[in-house]
Amino acid sequence: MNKEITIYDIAREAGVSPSTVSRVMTNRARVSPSKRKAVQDVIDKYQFRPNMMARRLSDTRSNVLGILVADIRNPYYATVVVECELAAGRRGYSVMVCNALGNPSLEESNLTLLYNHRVDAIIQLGCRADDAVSDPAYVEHVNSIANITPFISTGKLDGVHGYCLHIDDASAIDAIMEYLLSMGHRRIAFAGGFLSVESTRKKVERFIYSLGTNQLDFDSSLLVESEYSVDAGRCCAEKLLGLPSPPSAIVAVNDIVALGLMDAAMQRNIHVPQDLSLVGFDNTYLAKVVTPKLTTVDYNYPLLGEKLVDTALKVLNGEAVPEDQTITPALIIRDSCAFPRAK
Amino acid sequence: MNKEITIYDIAREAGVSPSTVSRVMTNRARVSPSKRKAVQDVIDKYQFRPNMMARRLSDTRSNVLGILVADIRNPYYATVVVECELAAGRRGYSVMVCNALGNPSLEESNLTLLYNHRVDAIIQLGCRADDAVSDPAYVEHVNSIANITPFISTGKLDGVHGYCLHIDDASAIDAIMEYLLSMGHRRIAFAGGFLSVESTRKKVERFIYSLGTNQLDFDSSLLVESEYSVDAGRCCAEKLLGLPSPPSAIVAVNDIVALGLMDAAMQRNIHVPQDLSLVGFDNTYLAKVVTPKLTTVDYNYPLLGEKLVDTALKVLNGEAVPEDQTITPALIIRDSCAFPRAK
DNA sequence: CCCATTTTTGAAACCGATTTCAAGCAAATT
DNA sequence: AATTTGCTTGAAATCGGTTTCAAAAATGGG
Repeated sequence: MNKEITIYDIAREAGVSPSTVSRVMTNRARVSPSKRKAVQDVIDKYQFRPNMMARRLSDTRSNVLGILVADIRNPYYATVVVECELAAGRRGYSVMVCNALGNPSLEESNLTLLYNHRVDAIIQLGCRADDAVSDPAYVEHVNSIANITPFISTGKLDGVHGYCLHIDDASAIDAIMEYLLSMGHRRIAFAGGFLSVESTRKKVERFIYSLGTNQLDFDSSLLVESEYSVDAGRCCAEKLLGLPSPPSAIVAVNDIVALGLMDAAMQRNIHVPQDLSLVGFDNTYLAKVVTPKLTTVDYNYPLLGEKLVDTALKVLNGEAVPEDQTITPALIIRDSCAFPRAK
Repeated sequence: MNKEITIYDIAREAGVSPSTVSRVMTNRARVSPSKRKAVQDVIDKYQFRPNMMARRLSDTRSNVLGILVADIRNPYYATVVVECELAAGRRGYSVMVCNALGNPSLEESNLTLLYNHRVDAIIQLGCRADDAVSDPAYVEHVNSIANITPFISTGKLDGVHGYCLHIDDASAIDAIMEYLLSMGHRRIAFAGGFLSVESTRKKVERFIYSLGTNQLDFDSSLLVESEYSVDAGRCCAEKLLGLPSPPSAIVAVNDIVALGLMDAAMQRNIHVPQDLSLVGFDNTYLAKVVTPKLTTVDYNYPLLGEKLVDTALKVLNGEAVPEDQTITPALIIRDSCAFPRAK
């Protein structure tokens, strides 16, 4: 492999100093037209590309945003990541993505990796999907980075000193409950997710609260925790549909779990929506792919990506940003809910 | 924001030289136990994390692999990326992911970004999803990077000097055709994808060839190009199912397109598999989520990720690797194919 | 106990950029 | 023509690590 071409090589060949080459590259200072052209010609000739590692040492910025995401295979996160990437691109920023994959140690090491690469800011999407929240060592680790690098997450971690874009799932739950209740559902279940995950806990809390405000009994057997996968959705279905008195409607923690529920219901010859109403979260493209099309909650992803990146860069530039912001989701009504069958 | 802690700060506080701190960090040279402990204590105390940019300047390795992927929202790519990430992790490598998003200029700039960050190798997954292949400037751009940095892709670009992990879709097509023909299908369509994309072209070429070896007519109206999305699948269905003599089976370029086909068929009250048999590619989790479950082609993703990373690192280390390797896929038979309805 | 050998250590150079500072030079002012 | 002003330019310092090299310290053998 060839030796790397450096700014010194360019300088020598163009008959100028490295400083001048740097000035041409960064365009941050005036250079006489004649030298500028001479330098540019040599740059073009060798397709010279400056070493970012070297640049970053003297420059204070890397123009790279780090994203630590729970699992990129989840279309929800994939969408958010892509929207962040687009939003970053519009501002001349690039993006470096790492996965946590539900593995706390991988999450920590990838967070460190992003920091070690001195990304300008870190966006964290739905990580520590287990009880790590209660681990002070974890919180300390995150803080040691969040204190130095702008840190934005969806969902607030107790004790972590960072910015947060809250998603107002409570209002989404309200809309769902109003919708289901107006159809006449009275036994409604909530399926999937772990209560240790903040976003899930918020949904469940509001769900229970809503039961109360609507004078419905709270039956803890209608609340099942699980992973965030299709198979986990199937497991939830096993538990819920096997109940002596099964629910007539299930709110799933996300579209993926809802798909598992739907599939398992089919297997048992329970028809959606005639026998069972189903609601998901995230409005992934999956929702439109299954039959019946899934009623779900949409988050306005372009806005979400825009806000995450915008906040990250504002914090970086020392502009004032509220520590907590909120995104309001919308219920998208499709075909997976119906009036419950008369008893 | 606090000033960065450096190796010099650690050295001063531990009462040693920066060299010694470096030796403790990298573990590449001997250090007496007493000094090692003194240094480690200070490192722990401050949670010191070395600046990778600085390290990379003197070290020749970054321990980071770059992945340029067509679209991370496609679960096929998401899976491959994650498998690469796992394989890389096992070897002490991290991964930096960028999206091309079907945008040639974004693809080029992200390729440059990865190079500028001096990743140790670049893995390219299904990019230049348009006619960029015929663009000499593009080829030259890729080559200028592939000549310096180990470059591995799935699918070979004409003129690009890099390593390639071929996916033997021809054998998959053979298996599919044998399967469909054995059921009695005679009008078989191929839907989705662009012929300018090498992997798609390979599939289509073998598809046509197989028609020939089996003495079937080649009807060009049974070949429709499209994007790689669910909606594109729906469009394909419009064209194919609206034909005077529609096909009894459709091979889709991937699962996503197959899902679109399935959905559109449902809309038209055409039942899969009774009225229409469907085969996908990629064996994404989507295949098991829809009803009927999709018959599709699996690639052994863990092996795929392993081979990509393994090849990348071998090239990097100057070990001999064949320029071209092959992965053999397997047909996964599920419920989306059946004997065609008698005329 | 002394000399040869091995191990540990720190000073200084280096990686490839940017940036400060002062010198050099041209144009403008008197 | 002499002096001031304003640009352009290059030398050198810097960023935060690693590595070479030689000195210093520790170890071992006779």
